[in-house]
Amino acid sequence: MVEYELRLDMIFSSLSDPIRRDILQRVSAREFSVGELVERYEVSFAAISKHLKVLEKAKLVHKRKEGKKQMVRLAPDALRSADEYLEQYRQMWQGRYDKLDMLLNERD
Amino acid sequence: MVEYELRLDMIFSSLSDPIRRDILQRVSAREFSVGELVERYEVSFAAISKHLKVLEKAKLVHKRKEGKKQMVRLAPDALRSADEYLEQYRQMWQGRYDKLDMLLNERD
DNA sequence: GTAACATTTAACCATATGGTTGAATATGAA
DNA sequence: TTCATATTCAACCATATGGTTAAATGTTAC
Repeated sequence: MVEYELRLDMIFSSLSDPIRRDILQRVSAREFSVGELVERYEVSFAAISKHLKVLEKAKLVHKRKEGKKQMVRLAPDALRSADEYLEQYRQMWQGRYDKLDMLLNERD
Repeated sequence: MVEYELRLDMIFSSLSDPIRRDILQRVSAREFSVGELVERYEVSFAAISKHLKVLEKAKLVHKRKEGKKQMVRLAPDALRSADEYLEQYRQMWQGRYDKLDMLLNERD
């Protein structure tokens, strides 16, 4: 359970940075090499390499060697834990709409 | 759009701390005074006060004065933006199951 | 007004984070 | 082997974070 908590720490902390969120979005569409990603931001190669290490540690992305390149893609279970965490709160703001639906349907 | 990004930064960063997640859980059930929350953790009053400021800035909780106490509750739209952010990825891991469903149903 | 309670603010500390540059490593090409 | 390419690692820097204690600020009760 502590491990699950740690995992959530890492996932949410990963998501708190705009560059990392942007990387996730890109690699969710297709594989990118580290260099390809670097081109898209105005920070150094090393900075992106660090961001990728953070994402990897949180298991949000996976890296695969291909020759001298490293290909990055969204990890299979990426973001699922975060979503499951939010699940518990989802009904809190959806509940309101359900009640509204009920009220509207009462007219029938 | 930059503002939305900043908001996400703050929300996810808020969620990356276990104490703050725990506070959210508590105040989602009912209102708590700051002091009541402090009792539940082994850190100082000031530390909890800081955590609450972080949560307030991210608009995840709301504080209301009641005499000399400050009552804390989950903010109305709390966590909704985070959930909407994850929405875009949800189909990526749900899609797989939909496809599996289709395959299974093809036997009919 | 003074005391007691509830909370915040200030000053400080250690560690983490996000960035840099430059050297080191690994792979493929010549 | 040597060169070029792709990436990481190391050292460093500034700022942020999460914690502390102690003083300051409301707010109610006497």
